[in-house]
Amino acid sequence: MAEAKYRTPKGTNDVLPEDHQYYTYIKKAVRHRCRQAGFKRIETPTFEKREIFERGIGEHTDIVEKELFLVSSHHSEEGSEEYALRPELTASICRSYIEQGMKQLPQPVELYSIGSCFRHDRPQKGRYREFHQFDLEVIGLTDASLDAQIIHVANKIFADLRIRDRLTMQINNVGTADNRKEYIAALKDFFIGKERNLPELDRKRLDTNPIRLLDSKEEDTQILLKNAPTLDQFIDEDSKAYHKTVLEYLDELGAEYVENPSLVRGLDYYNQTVFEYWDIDTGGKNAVGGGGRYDSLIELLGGQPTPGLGFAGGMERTIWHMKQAGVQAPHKDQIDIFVAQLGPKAKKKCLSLISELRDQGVHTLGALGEASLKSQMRLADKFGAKYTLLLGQMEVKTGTIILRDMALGKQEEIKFEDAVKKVVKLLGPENLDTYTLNDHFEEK
RNA sequence: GCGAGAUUAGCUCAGUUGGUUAGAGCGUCCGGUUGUGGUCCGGAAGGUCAAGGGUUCAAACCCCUUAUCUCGCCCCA
Repeated sequence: MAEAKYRTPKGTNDVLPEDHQYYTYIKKAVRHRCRQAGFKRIETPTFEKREIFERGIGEHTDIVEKELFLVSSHHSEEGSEEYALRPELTASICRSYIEQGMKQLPQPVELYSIGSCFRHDRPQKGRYREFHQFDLEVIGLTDASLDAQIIHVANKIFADLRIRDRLTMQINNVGTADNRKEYIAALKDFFIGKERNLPELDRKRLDTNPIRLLDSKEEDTQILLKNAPTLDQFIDEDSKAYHKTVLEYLDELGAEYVENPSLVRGLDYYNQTVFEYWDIDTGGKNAVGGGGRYDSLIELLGGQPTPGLGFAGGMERTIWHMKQAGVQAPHKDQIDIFVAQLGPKAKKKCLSLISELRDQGVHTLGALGEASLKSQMRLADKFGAKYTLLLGQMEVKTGTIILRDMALGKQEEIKFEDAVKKVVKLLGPENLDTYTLNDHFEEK
């Protein structure tokens, strides 16, 4: 600590090898389920014109009002801070849909993306200034079956990661923008003359984001709300029918959900279906994922009116749940062979031996320093090598090498030329880490 | 952005009512007679006690400021 002059910026973390395995595993699960469902991967810039977020997400949302990471391009004297680091992925993908003319593609366009997002918030557990999301978008078509399907894919991903049973999927329909406008007006009317009974925080909310009062934790507010108009009363028949159909489709798919009439989301662009994945114990705090329909977003960003639907999951929060559930992320970082060496001639021969082993797909590590054999063996043990190949001056002379089984503690002397073949056979070809053309093209 | 609590070795933590050279376990490195790991034994390295200022003869310990982390609030991934 004292040595460390620099640290990670506030709210950011180094992802060390151990944790990185979780990220890789989650990405794998996401890719797998997305490909099955016909989604294609997209990557957009990490920053965009700030208006894209301001208009898309909503100027009076917390995300925009106080959490946007503005990028100041101080090299140009004017127009600095015209960009912002993305606080989520949806707005960027919609921008891309418009810019790249994806309306020419068969609709709906189904895309997924994995990447880091940024929010200038006070850090806490599961809340960081740089965090990672996996994100699915279905753009260009409205149909209740699409809503059900994207939820189903999200369910599958969480199930694959073995945390689905730690979560509940809360679902609601928030109607159309007009529905909500009317409702907000009615809600404000209702509270006229009652402001004095509201806690200060909620009095503010009445101005800025009245719909948020619904899930206020203040007891006084909740008592007042008992007689207040509910969103439900303002949702039009079409939306209600749509919601009913979504639920029917979810039932058909065997997807579990919890109907939550007070679920609203913090981003302005949502309409109709909204859903969130909550911790089964702690509820709405630190949602692991969420999404919904955004039929006006593309138009807001300057495109033709085009419906859309999305889901985003938080990687760090997913990892937290995996750890809580005791889920291990499998990895392929194990060391198969450790090569120990004594003497300059042996060392030289080891270089090509190591290289050859690696080319054959054997995870090989060598101690090429001048350490004692004891130290080298200790290293082999610490790295968990299955076998150690030992080449000393005597073996160089006789053209042999010692092969030691670390678990059994037994060793034998074999011909140097046979070493690679022998090791490959012992490990079994199915355990070798070789490239095939398919793997080569696989995204990382 | 608001409120509260923390910060001592790479990690997890001791450190008495302020009193000489700051402690443990784990980890790391090196050894325990010729070239062999895990266990065991021995040794070493590693700290301006988060940073800066103040009080005091004397500060890891008391006070102030800042930074970071954690927990609430707000909000969300």
